Amino acid sequence: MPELPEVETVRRTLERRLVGLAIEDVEPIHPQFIRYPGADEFLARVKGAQFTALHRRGKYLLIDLSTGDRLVAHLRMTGRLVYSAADPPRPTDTEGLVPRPKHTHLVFHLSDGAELRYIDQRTFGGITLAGPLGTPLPPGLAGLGAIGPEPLSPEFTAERLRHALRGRRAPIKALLLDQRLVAGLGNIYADEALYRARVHPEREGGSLRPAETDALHQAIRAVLETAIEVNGTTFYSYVDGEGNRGEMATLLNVYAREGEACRECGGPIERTRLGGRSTHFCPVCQPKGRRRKAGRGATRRKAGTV
DNA sequence: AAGGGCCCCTGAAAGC
DNA sequence: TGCTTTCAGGGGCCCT
Repeated sequence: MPELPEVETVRRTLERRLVGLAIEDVEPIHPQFIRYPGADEFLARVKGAQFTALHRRGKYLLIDLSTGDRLVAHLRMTGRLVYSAADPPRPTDTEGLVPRPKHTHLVFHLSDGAELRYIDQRTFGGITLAGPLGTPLPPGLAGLGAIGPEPLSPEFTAERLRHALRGRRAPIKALLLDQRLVAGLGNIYADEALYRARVHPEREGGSLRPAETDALHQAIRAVLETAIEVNGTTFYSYVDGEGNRGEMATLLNVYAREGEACRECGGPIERTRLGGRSTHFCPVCQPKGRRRKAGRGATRRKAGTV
């Protein structure tokens, strides 16, 4: 489940391998992973092109080619893009075939003799060929066109987040997964950010007070920065562009820690289902209602703060 | 417009 | 023990 930190790690690792190399040929083992255009046109347009730069937008990886075209990859759940030496053929193989990981769908043969492989077990991801920046996006990339601010850029401010949440009645967890609101968060880092901000995932987005929105804004950035530093989270299949795992899994506070002790209060982490996604949180550190002392005489809320 | 549910898919794990 | 069912989830799409 590559989210922003994982895609950023793939971008960095592939950037140092690919820039300057050319695509000599493409082996469309399962051509349907070329999402657009058809395999023939795709091959014709990318053959001979050089990689010039790699960018990331949310969870999209954008690879600039010397022709002006761009390869747009989305890894979805289990996609991998891995630069790999072309292993020598095994004795039992038919001539020309090389051993490759299961679920290898596309192979780019590179000018240095290595391969760029697109591997995807659950097959949700794929690669699209897009024209230069400013030209219309090909079908299937509508999400890229409508994507929200990069959370680690100056454009993503607490003020902007507060504005985006205003009046929204959906649970904050569901809103964080909406890529139009902020780009790059998936199930893991949405849960982690909410925990860090001490906000219950079921809270209505519009009910967050300014201090909570500020905390959430900070938490989103901090969680993503930490995850990038350790090359992302590997649970099952994620690896970077050089085949290496990320080290964030052991640093997670709530995700995949149902029943384990909260690192803050020691109570058990709970899991619920929200917006079709499993959601992990600490009911003590992320109280759903306002934190109030028991008793009748509790401080009255100032008018206008609701 | 906003919100919620479904769907695509494979393999591991849980259930019977 | 072995078969069947459930679950994992990104994001497009559709319905209300």
